[in-house]
Amino acid sequence: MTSDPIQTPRNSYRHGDLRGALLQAGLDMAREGGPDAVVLREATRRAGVSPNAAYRHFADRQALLHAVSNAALGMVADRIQVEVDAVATGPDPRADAHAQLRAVGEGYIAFAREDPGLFRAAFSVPDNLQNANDAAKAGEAGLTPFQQVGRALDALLAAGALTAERRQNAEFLAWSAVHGLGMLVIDGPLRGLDERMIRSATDRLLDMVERGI
Amino acid sequence: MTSDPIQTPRNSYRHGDLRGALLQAGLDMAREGGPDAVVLREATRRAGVSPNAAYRHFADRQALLHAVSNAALGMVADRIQVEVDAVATGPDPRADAHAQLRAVGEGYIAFAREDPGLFRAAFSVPDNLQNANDAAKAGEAGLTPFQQVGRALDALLAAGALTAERRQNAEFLAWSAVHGLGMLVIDGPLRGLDERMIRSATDRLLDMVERGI
DNA sequence: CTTAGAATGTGTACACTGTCCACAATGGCA
DNA sequence: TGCCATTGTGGACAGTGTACACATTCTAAG
Repeated sequence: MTSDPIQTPRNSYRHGDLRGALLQAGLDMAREGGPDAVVLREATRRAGVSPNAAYRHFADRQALLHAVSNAALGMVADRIQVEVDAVATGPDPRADAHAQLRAVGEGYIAFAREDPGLFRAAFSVPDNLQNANDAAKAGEAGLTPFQQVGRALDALLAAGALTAERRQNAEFLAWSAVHGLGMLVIDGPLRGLDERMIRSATDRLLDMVERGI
Repeated sequence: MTSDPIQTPRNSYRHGDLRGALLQAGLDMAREGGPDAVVLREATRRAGVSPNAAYRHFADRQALLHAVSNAALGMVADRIQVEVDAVATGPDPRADAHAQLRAVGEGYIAFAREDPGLFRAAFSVPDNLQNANDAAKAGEAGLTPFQQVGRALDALLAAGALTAERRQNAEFLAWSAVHGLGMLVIDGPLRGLDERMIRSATDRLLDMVERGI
């Protein structure tokens, strides 16, 4: 397969939105091959532009990868939001809060399974707590995945399902569990397990989080 | 720093143990730069041999990386074993079993923190359940990390601290939690947290596993 | 002990990558 | 209108993985 989307040859010297085009190309490449597959030159090729043009918008390959990572995290947030929004709220705020936290986990794992390449790309760039709430990593709702977990935990606290002490830094625990499962499912020992096994593992993992947080 | 270990220029045409030398070089590179830093040509350079010589021992770069990954997993196993062996056994087999499981987690996290590059390399190669017990991934005690978790869980079962039903596939849960924490600590949002924070997160995570498994 | 052939290492070559530098086209603003 | 900051181009270089043909050495069969 050649690298040729329908891409009109561009009639003006300027591209118009090269940065966006490169990012999109990067996302496409990451989707099919993970972080290692995002290649600067190939991105410029897909954008119909010379290799060096990329350097007007990204300091280097790593910077492009970083942008891809951020965008992918935004997609994770969107996928999570789908699950969260689908939660039917009932009369019991406690149950609602639990369901919300589970939904976050479900969305996270769903994204990892549906788009393993993007998932790996999302976490291929070293990060830290300061940047975890960077708006560039947010989904359409304006929240980063990390913040979504936080919201769900806040809801648990508000519903009285969690003491203030346990609430403290609980995102680390929930996040670790779900992130670990995601990694193991896409290219760890759990890879290739059938749907049923993975569903079961996910359910039990979320049980563990609920019970153990 | 140039790439020049004391490496005698080798007087015979044959190397003697080129495969081993390449693997060692790969491990060295992985240690300082993670999986992406393991470069075929550089490995041959360090072994004092021409680039193509590597192909007599590894099908391609990926094969070398795979070998590095396996060896690194063996080191994880060794690090875990140190913690497990350090557990003082008491009169209560139940408490002992719990302590053993915690030790596995502690060792895992310790390795990730002490050797993040090797840790990342260890999990950079797609794997699956069939291979999780491959002897090539085992440490000196002959167990792979995955098997070590299994042993600890078996001990919990034997001590009556876990029902047979809960024991089933419990490695997935424990592994996910610990693996996730490891990843987040070395280059996720938890990166750069101070010693105390990480200790606390580890302790609470292991609490969660004990309680929630 | 010789010698054929299997193992192992070398040399040359190619396509591809990231990135640097000097130059060209363009668009907006004084 | 004309200047100049922005954005894209062209050419170049070092470094990478890997293929192919060739050289050296070890080993085992006669």
